[in-house]
Amino acid sequence: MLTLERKALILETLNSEGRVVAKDLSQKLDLSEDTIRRDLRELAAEGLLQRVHGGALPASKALTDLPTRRKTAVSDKTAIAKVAAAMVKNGQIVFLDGGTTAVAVARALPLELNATAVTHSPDIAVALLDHPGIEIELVGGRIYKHSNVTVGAVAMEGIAHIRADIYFMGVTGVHPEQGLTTGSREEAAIKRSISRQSAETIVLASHEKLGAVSAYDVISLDQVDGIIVERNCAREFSDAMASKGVSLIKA
Amino acid sequence: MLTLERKALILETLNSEGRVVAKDLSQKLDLSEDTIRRDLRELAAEGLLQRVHGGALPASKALTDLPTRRKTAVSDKTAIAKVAAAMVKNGQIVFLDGGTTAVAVARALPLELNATAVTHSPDIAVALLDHPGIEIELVGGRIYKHSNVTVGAVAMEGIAHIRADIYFMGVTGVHPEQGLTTGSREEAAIKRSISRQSAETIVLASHEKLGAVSAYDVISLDQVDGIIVERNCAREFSDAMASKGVSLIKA
DNA sequence: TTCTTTCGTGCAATATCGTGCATAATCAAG
DNA sequence: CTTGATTATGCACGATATTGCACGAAAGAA
Repeated sequence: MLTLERKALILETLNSEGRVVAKDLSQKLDLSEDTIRRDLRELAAEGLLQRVHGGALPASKALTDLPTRRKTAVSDKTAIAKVAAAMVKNGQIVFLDGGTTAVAVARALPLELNATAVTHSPDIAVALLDHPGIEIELVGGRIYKHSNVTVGAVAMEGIAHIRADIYFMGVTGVHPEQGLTTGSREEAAIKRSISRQSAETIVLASHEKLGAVSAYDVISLDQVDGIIVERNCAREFSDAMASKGVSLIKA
Repeated sequence: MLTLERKALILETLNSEGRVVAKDLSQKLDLSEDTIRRDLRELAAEGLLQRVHGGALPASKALTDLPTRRKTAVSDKTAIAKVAAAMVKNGQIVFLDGGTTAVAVARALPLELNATAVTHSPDIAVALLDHPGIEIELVGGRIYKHSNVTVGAVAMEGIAHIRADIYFMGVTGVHPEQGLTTGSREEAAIKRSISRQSAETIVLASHEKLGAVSAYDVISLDQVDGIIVERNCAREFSDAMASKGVSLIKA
């Protein structure tokens, strides 16, 4: 990767996300943090951004309000996203669900990765657009507006013709007794279908999902191959899941 | 291989990929890196590209001005978009293809309208998300990243099962003699297919498209039912089209 | 406070660059 | 066809740029 290209990417990220973190950039670009820091220092010297401890902020202060709010919502999930992204290997076909956590996974995929991403979420497709090594396959169908994913017979049929290596599933509730649940019948059906077509099913469960139960069953706990939770996951929940034979992956 | 030919190839690669790397070029062309570097130096001396350590970038400035360009481009198209949006009646099925003009149409649809929008562009789907009365149907397939629309066999099949009342088609070139053209073979095929499935085909042509010709034919002028152009459309172009029996709709 | 993370600088290893020069290819005129 | 001139190409080598690591300083968090 060319230096100027990298700097342009940093500025672009800064524009779209409102801030950049040195460590994240070094992971994503597969470079040492020293190099990233050098870039940030040089960009700051040119007045193109404002250096802060840990990363950088836009040079102008005008736009900082909205992006920050949005960023905090997402940043809680970046730890889970990074662990998930690291599970994807070159050449694999990965299915990404809808939802903010899955978008975070999409953004966390290393730039040097070559893989195929299948998704029924337009948001995911857009998030992956400028990833050079990812081929994007979009599943068509009627858009379920509440979650912004495609559902219905057309989506089911589209999924039926795809086999993925790994599926990152987002759900509304993860409960030791009730299993995995979500808030819409159609989404539940889609998720079941995707899971059947995938060699591995990994659940992404940010803290507010733990112990929660929603209206519609998705699949039972013994059908998933892993659940990624935040590091500070409640001990009580962790033990309850362990007693069900489900081991959690802590981010 | 001739030197000039090689330089042309380098510039072409630079245009399509946004960058060139000296080592990659030397491997691809089976020449020493020295020769490539010489070429790059000479092209840089002519101002045709920007030399950087490791390769070269386009002569035009950084990517930072791209978002702004994109934004202004959209705002210029609102006049066309409003006229198009006003053509949609309650209960109709409308096909919107990719491109900034189509996004503008999506945004311009009256809030009280109830209709179904079919699209192969994730951008359009997202733009329509908070429109209460629009049912969104997304056509799946492989994402063609340059335009951010789905293409390929899957998309073609998805389109084959839908009949729309009206199709708003975006193109790269509208020419009195050459007809409608676009820059990618796959997109051209998709557009043809959509047009066949739609009762009416309306072309959205912002000023920079008028008189332009791109690489791939889409459909001939007598297959379209209307072309929406900006109000200040050149008289000369308007007359040339009229002599072909095509009447323009001025926004 | 103490501890952890991040920063900045110096330094060594590697990659890339530019120049000079020798060889090979191309071409025009005889 | 041959010859000489011009150009293109590859190689060598010193110069410069980039990167990662080490270590002490500084900033934040507990």
